[in-house]
Amino acid sequence: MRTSSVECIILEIMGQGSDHLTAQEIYHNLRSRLPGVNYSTVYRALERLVNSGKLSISDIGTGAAVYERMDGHRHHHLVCLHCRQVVQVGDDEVVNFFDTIENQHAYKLATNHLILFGYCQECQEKIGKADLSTCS
Amino acid sequence: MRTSSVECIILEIMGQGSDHLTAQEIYHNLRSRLPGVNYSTVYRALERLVNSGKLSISDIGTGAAVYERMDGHRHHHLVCLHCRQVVQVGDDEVVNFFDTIENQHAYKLATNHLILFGYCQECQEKIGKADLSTCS
DNA sequence: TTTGCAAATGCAAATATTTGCATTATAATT
DNA sequence: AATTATAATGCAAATATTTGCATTTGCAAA
Repeated sequence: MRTSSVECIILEIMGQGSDHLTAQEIYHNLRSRLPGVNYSTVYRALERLVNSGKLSISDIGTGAAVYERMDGHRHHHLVCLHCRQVVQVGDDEVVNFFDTIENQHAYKLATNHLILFGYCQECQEKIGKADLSTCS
Repeated sequence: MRTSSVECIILEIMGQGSDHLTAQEIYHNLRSRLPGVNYSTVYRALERLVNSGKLSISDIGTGAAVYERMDGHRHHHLVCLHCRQVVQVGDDEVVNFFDTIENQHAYKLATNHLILFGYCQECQEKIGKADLSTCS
């Protein structure tokens, strides 16, 4: 691994977390500073950043994957399949579960950004429980 | 919703669970029975089957998403980022966590097939803990 | 400073997935 | 049985993502 200019600028662009950006958004932003940069270079830099834990990647059901800066405070999300609203879940609600899985399976988990799909309270009431379908 | 021949045949193809098939594998299998069927028809039928809980869809990091038949016994997976081995996790190890999240956030979860990435015991020893990176 | 390896990049093509729109067909209603 | 509304399908194009291969470049060793 070597210092990659693309990686560095991506991290600057993504700031200190909280924003979900698509590869395309990152690409366009990047090109204003590094005009000639190639799409596959961006995807590969993103992959390295995800693998080293500096970014998370998630499919929140919007067609394109979204990336987010990891700032040390792991967090997770609930995504409503009906209204598409995204809610944050603190790591404290997840850490015990992860610990149990790690112990039970002698695994070291790397997932740092869990996405759970479901229905928020409002939408449950709106559509009636009969219609609530399950999903991956 | 109406009985779709494509959906029915897909369910037959996928049997009673346990196999992870890509859209492409399903598509090729399907074409031997329904020669003219279109790729986007397959994707849309798969989407409906996932939404109605008959299939699960997961990205286990192999480039293409994989689908699996849901047979009533929810289960989940651990995927080793190093050797790519996939381990099954019973729903009993997950159900408490899901319940807590549902209560805490007044949510009705629909996710029925959780994928957690990490490192299996063998690979942890093989590569040494220093190199273990985190990932989405 | 030069040399050489491996990582990063660019480019083009392959692959994967989604979407808009026109057409077809199923099932309920008349 | 004919009519109708709407779900399912086909088709083509747009979009998203990955990959192979050639080239460039940063970093470390000589």
